Amino acid sequence: MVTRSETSAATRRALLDAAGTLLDAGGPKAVTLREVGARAGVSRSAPYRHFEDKERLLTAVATEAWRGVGDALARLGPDGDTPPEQALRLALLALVGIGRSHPHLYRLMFATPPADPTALARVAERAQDLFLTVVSGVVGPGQAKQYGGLLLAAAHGITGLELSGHLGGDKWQASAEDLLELLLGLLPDPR
Amino acid sequence: MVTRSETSAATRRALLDAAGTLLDAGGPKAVTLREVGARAGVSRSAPYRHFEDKERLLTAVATEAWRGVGDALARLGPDGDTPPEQALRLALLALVGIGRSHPHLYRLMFATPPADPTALARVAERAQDLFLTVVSGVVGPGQAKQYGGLLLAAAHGITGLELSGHLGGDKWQASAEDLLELLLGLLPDPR
DNA sequence: GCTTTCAGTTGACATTGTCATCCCAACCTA
DNA sequence: TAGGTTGGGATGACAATGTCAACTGAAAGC
Repeated sequence: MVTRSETSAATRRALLDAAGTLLDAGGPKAVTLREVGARAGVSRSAPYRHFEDKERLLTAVATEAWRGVGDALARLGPDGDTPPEQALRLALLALVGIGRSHPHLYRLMFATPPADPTALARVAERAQDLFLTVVSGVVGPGQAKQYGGLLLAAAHGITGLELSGHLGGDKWQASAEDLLELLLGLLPDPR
Repeated sequence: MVTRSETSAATRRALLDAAGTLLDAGGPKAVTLREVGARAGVSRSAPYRHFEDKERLLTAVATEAWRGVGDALARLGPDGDTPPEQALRLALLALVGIGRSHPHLYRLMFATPPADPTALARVAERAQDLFLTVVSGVVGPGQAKQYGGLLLAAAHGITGLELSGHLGGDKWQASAEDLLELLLGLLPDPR
C-alpha cells in the first residue's frame, strides 16, 4: 500500500527535479510554478504544500547543489591518493565545471546569502570546510584560511566572468584554466 | 520653445534615472515598467518608445554604469601622479566599492554578455582596456594581459562572495581588502 | 495650411505568484 | 471497525506585470 508520507516525499522529489530541469534548460524565467507542477504531475499550487513559496523552492534546489559540491569535495579529501596540489586544482576546476554545465544553477547557488541557520547555510558551510582542508594540504594549515578565501574568490570570479562573457574575445588571452594555473603558481610553500 | 527631440531626450533620461533608482532601492523585482514610468512622469508603456523592452532598458542602465567605471579608471591612468601599485589597488577597490554601494547594479553589470557590438560591449571594453593599462604599470606590459584577467577575476569573485554573504562569518577570516592585499603581494615584478 | 511623424496614453490580454476554499483518501482513536 | 481528523492536492479567483494594438495631439516638414 502507498502511505501518505511516501507519496508526499515522492512529490517533493519530483518538484525539486522539475524545478532543477526547468532552471537548467531555460533559466530562472522558465521556472514557473505551473510548469513545475505540471512536470511533477501535480497542479499549480501543489508546491505550496512542500515549500513556503517559489523562492524557498529555488533555495531547496540550490541546497541540493551545494550538497553535491560537498560530496565531490569529500572525494578529493586528504585521505584520497590524489596529491594535494592536484586535489586543489581539481576542486577549483570543479567549480568552473559546474558553472559551465549548469550556468543557471551556478548563479542560483551564489545568489542568496547562506548566512542564517538554514539548510542551505549548513550544506554550503560543509562544502567550504572541505575545500579548506584541500587548500590546507597545499599551503599548510596556518595559511589555509586566507589563501582559501582568495582561491575560492578567484575561481568564483573566473567562473562568473566566463559565464557573463567577459572572458571572451582576445582581451585577456587566457582561459579559465590558464588563470587558475597562473594563480596556483603564485601560491607559497607550506610554512 | 520645446522641441520634440528635447523632451524625448529628457524623458529617456528620466526613465533611466528612475530605473536606476528603483533598482538600487529594491532590486530587480522593484523595477516595474509602471513604476518607472510613474517616476519619470509618463505612463506605463511610454518606455517602449525609447527601449525595445524592459530588458533593453536595464541593459542601458548597465551601460551607463560601465561608462562610469571607465571614467573612474581613466582618472587612475598612468598620466596621473598615483604610483602604479596604488592605482591598481584603487582600481580593484573601486570594483568592490560599487558592489557594496550598489549591489543590484553591480550584479546587473555582470549579468549579461557584452559580447556583441552593442553600446554595452563598447563601454565595457573601454573600461577593461583602461584597467589593462593600470595593471601594465605594475607587472609590465608583457604580463599585463594574463595578470589582468586574474586580478579582475579575483576582485570580481571577492565582490561576488561578499555580496552573497559567503565571505561572512569567521570562515575565511579575511575581508575583501585583506584578500586583495594578499593577491597584490603575490604579483611578480615587471619583466 | 496641410500632411506626416512620433512621443505618449489608454484599453486589453496573457502570464504568473499567491491565497481561500473545497475535496478526498490516508490516518488515528475509541 | 466506524467515525472523526489530518494533510496533500485541485480549483477558482485576484492582483501585479510585461506587452501590444489602437488612438491622440502636437511638433516637424512640405
